[in-house]
Amino acid sequence: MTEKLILIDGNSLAFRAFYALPLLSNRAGIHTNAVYGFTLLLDKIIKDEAPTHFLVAFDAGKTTFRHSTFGDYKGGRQKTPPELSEQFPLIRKLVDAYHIKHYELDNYEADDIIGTLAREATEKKMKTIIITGDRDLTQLVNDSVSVYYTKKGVTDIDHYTPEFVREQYGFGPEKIIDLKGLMGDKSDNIPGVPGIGEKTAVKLLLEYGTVEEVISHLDDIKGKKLQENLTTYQADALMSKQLATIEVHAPIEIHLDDIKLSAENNDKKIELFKELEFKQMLDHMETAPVIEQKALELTERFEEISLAGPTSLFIDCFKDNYLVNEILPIAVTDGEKIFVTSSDNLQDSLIAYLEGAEQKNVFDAKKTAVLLKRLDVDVKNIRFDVMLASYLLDPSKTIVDVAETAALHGMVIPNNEQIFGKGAKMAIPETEALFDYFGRQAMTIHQLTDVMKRELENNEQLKLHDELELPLSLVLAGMEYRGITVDRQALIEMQGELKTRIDELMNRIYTLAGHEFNINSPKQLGVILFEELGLPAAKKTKTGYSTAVDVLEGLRDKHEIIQAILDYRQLAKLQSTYVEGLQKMIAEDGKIHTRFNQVLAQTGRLSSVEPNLQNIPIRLEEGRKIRKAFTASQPGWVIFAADYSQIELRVLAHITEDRSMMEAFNHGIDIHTKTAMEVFDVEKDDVTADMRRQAKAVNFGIVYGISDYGLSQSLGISRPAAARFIEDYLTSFPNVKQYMDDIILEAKRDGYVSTLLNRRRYIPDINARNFNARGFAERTAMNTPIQGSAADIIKLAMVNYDREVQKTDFKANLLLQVHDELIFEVPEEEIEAFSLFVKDIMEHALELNVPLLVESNYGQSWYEAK
DNA sequence: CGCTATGTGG
DNA sequence: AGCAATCACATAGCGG
Repeated sequence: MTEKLILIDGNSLAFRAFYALPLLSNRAGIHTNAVYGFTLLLDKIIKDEAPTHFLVAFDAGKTTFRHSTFGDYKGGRQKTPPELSEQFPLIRKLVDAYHIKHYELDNYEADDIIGTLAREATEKKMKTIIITGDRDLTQLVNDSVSVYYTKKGVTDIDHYTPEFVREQYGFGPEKIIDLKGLMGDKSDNIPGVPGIGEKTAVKLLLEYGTVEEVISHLDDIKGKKLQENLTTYQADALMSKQLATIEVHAPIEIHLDDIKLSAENNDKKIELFKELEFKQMLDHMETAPVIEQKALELTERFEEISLAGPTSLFIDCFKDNYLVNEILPIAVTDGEKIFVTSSDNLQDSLIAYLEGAEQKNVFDAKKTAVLLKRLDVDVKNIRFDVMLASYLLDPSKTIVDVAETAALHGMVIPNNEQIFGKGAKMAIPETEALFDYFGRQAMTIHQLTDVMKRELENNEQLKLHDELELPLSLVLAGMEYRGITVDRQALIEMQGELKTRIDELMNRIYTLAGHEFNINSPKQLGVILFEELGLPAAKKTKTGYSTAVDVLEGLRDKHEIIQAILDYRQLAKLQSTYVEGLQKMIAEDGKIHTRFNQVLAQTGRLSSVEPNLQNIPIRLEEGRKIRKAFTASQPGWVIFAADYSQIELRVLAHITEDRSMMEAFNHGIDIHTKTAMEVFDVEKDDVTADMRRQAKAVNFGIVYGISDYGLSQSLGISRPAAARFIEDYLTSFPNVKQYMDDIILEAKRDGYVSTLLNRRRYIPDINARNFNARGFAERTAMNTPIQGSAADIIKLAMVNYDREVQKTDFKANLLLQVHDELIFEVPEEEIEAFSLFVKDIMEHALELNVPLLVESNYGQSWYEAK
């Protein structure tokens, strides 16, 4: 392994961390923000750089050898605030807890310790990274030493390499001391030469090379004042250079061999984090114990696998789409031995196991169930899904593969990309490597299961896994596998009609523009509109003019071409994304099989891919017609859609117990009208259509967590006006205001917010100094319990539906979920009973303080089910 | 292949 | 002062 040394300037980074974070303190009243920032930094460095050697250097005391050269060295510095001073012992304790050495030396600064060790490392050609907040250390940069400077905050970092320095100044790092000699350094009270700043100093050094050379060419210097100053202050320049020079032969008593990092336990860290009340750090630590990897013991005889206890199962396919792609082997383990077999011609004993009562752990139950269905196996008794567990523990951890999830627990195993390659070069490896890989996957799942189950238990999320997400994944597997019938002929007809209209619009646009161009290129369109036609450009994007809808709408009256472009855009979108796009997705069975991603959306919602069937047009009639192509799979059956009415706002009413909001739902009053009544303080009959429209937009904002800016955009009003709206809203619904305040405090206290069924979302930015980041975090904290609880409820309804429908004679099939609605296909003769059945299940999935209301419709196609 | 701009839904 | 502004997915354009 290549060795890598990290040297940290402890004092400088403590200052940085202190000023970068708000003043936090623990219950004992000790301030902790600098310690916290330091922790974030250490974690980041260890994760990003994987060092083998590590030292944190501190300044020893007030005076150093530099003070004997210049008594006023570092004079005029502000006193360290006591809130920071009290944190230094804790920072040393923190460094100890990470099992990292720290060091200080009387009469020397941290810089000199760092310089000396960097020199030792350079001599051994050891790669070295110095991390600091002060620019002083740039002089130490060379081919094996880089200096990282923290920019804003603690973990935003600039990398200084020799090339980088040369790019900045035109000369290498060795001349930084000359630079300081001439220009001085305000923060260290190094005088330099009066009248010389960075610009002049760089110019002089580019010409003469060093301070000494500049002094020996005083007569050649152009500029009278400059020459005069250099002559008068030449001694100061030389002294300043000396002061700025870092000592690389300090008499340190700690050397490279003493600062090796070794794998140690986390006990001291946990203890300290408890004392400091770093809850989020603790969460991450305690939920992420390191797991030792088990050896691979592959067997060719399934009989050797013990089926008495829990087993783990891994099956996968080549590439993402498990509904169609080639199925790869299956691996089963009991935690000791591993059996791997090709998935064609499964032996009877294996099938019996898969369909039997044996308890199985998996990574991605949905994919597992679908792949096995394709092999004609009806898998039973999956009891744990490591992938779902990972998502529930922390939805922000992107789920890639088993390896990535295992890495969260310190296990390093080959990942998908290493085995299969990526992009066009993807390939299935030869059998032995493939079997080994599958064996490792199964064993890793087995090892992760115990740990992650305990983590879920600690979070009180085991029920959420066992009774909601895991059963749901099997319901979704059924939906994906079944698919929804799509009438290709209907799409072809639309395609022809659209083509004619698009061609007409295209020609009209060319005529109005005076020549042909690519209307689909925002770049070309921008040139036409804002240069050739001279229309006023309202908004810019990073790359040029914005031609987005809201911009074009503002120009509608300015030129005929605008309406034509808007119409063209609308139809072109329908044509390419839906009419043509959907046709490409129709499988041989005449159906579209979307896949639902159950572990992506941070709120707990599902998403849908290849194709996305959760964004089929509905708002505009033109687009809505696409839905005519979605039909039932057999004659005499219909499409039946059941949707929750205002589920998010009902959840909000439930959580806040706001009187007037609950009253609206309890008495069936239209919620937007009710909102308008409260916000505008008018009687029901005095609510105008426009007042209701505005109230609706505010409710929309509440549900989706948009900002005042977002609301101002959707209402076409000014931002202050939008902010006032939100304020009025919160005054009208005091409990909502109370909830919003409370949930932000909760996020600050716990580091996360929760839904009704204990789904979690961590809100790391809730204490951010950056206004935007914090604002966004706050809206996330407010919005996630609302949207997430709504997601919980419909998921619960799906699981309950699936369980209950099996006890009935209904032949209906659940086809799709679109966030607040479920789409079924149902034999016409059972519609009436089925409708009541579904309504009952959905409305009583969870009992709230307000009733849940489900509305439903049915018809020949999804279009008619409105 | 990856980024940008755009637009669809809830 | 200026930044950025709900999220997930898909398409087309465009440059490397």
